[in-house]
Amino acid sequence: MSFSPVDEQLAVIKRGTVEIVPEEELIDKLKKSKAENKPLRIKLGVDPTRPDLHLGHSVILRKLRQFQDLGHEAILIIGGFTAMIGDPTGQNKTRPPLSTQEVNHNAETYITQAKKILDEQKTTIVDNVDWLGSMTFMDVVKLSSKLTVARMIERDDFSKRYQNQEPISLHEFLYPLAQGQDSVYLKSDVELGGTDQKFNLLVGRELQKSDGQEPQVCLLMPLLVGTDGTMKMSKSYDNYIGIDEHANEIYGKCLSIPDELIYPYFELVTDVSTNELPAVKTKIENDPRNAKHDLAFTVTRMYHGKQAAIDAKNHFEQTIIKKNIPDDAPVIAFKSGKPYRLMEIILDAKLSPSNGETKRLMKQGGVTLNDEKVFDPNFEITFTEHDELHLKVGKRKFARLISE
RNA sequence: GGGGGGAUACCAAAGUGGCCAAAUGGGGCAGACUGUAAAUCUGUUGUCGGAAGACUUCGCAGGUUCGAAUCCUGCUCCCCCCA
Repeated sequence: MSFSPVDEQLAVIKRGTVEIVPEEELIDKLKKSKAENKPLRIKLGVDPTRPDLHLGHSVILRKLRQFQDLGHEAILIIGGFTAMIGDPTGQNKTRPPLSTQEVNHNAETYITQAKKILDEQKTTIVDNVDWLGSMTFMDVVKLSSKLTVARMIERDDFSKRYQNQEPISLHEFLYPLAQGQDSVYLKSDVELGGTDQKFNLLVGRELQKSDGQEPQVCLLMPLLVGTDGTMKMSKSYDNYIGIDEHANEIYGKCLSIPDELIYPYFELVTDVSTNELPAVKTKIENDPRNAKHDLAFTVTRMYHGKQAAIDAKNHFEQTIIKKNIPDDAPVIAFKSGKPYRLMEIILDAKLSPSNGETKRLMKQGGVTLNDEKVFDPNFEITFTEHDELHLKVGKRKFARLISE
């Protein structure tokens, strides 16, 4: 395999990247790699704590994929061991440690999903239980002598928690050491991480240096802002777009992001080529509505294929813009000639979690039957034969009521 | 080991015997509007009930009282200070 010129590689690598520490070392490594025709070892460590991958995770996985496409070696570490410690980064709480079974199960689902982004053939997957798990207490003591307490508590997440009188468990200090040890073991050339991972990645450099290795370059990617437009994408903030979600959901959720996020999303989570990005930028300025639809289409296509993306687009236009009932709305059958209470129908069909909620929705005009708003909680329907009524509850819940 | 502080709904945070299903903010949801599930504005936000009302909820378990998120006892968990 022959590598692309260094400056071309660098352009791809720098797409969306926040910081490369230090950039000169990366250039040197790339030059050497090309000269010796030897791929760089790119490390990405993930903790299988939450098995559902979303676009936030995809940012870094895509970066790893880009390295693969450039001919480098991708090493995906499933942090079986570190998951049991729990990364304290950005946390305001100690993470609950996971059991081995949970970790194994999560790891499996994680890998399945990650393969949607990575080049499966070229990915080396390892589990750090294999080397961290066999370390002795003495090994750990020696390792921990390499970092000072002052160094640890100056970290934002720890100092904040400390100031807010929230607990910090001692084992959380060990996390960066464990992660750094991974780099030593794997002799990584580059480690990928989110900006919040800077500290952890730098520890890797230090440990490699003290082991006599050439230290890794740290490549930091931005944290993807979630659909709410303020916080980083995370399942716990419920502002995420999962890569396993239904095409309609992905499409719709992409449209719900604030306009400022359209470009960052294109840059960070789509496969739109780097030299097309300037054109995308222009389109966003001139026609944000359609640019956002392009984004939604592209992301949906990436995970579900072109046809599903076309369908999702149609679905969106039908249901949200034209407010029509979608074709795939659930169909519920009733007997004709007998009265049914609408509120019960809604509850049975799980279109609303409780009658209280249904009443609230009705009061606010959120329940419509054949485009007529229903305000009366006692509303009853008596079907005639071969009747079909279109029920809409809230913005996005539909049912087709038919009678026999 | 000693001393002090704290635990309230999805989250943050008021409330210190009845007016508390519990202020306020965030989030969520809905309506209007629109270029979209953007933005903005408005409304809404325990369960059951058509309603009146009933029931469950303020860390856990008991108790006092006509009546407790609020008082008492025990327990669990957390934080700080001193050693």
